[in-house]
Amino acid sequence: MQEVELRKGPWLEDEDEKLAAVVALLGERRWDSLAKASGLRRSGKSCRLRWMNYLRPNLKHGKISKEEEKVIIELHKKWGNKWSRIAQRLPGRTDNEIKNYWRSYSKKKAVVLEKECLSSSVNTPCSISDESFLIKDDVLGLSDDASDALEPLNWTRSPYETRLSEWMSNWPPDTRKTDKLWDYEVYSSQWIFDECNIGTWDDLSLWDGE
DNA sequence: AAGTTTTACAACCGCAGGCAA
DNA sequence: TTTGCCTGCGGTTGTAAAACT
Repeated sequence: MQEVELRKGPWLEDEDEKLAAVVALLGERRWDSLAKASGLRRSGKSCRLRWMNYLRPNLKHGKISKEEEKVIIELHKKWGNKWSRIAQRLPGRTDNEIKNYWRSYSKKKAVVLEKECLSSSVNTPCSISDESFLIKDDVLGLSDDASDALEPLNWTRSPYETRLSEWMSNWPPDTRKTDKLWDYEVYSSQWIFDECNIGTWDDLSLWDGE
């Protein structure tokens, strides 16, 4: 029998609707079977990803808040690139979202930090004290077993509603940096934190102008 | 105003682990 | 014990939109 060629690329609205309907019917499992049953020319893997990262109820879209930012930074320092684990601590956020956030924002801020550190290194470089900026484990929900999960918040809006209202109303401020002299890849954020003895991004009040 | 560069994020890919047959 | 399928994870890519020159 001839294999149906699978579609790739961005999802269409009617595909989303079909997928949501089939997931409601069959549940979040057996994605290959589910993909076939839906009539979508998508792989099970693609269906799962679309559902988990975009269509799933209770997902929070839009800008990462200051509090979420703090949690991401602290947990990344603890666990490294364990995005799914970090995502468990941020109800409504997906691992993909956090991963993307880290990549874009950390690089951007690393550049700013690097400049600040170098420019002030003659005297007392980035002399921000340490512990007062660190988030305590109990705040992060890390009191004992790191594997315990937080209860998700009750987000009741539909994915489309959430996306349109939150996402569009929360466009990030202009934080663009275009200085090509700095090599984004070389100066990782962790290196900056370590070198400057800084707890979190907030320490430098970089976003106060928002 | 047009062309170029950068950013943000959705989506894909490959791999590893779990599990049932 | 082995094998194959399914799922989840982390890295990477593609691209539309925004910002810049």
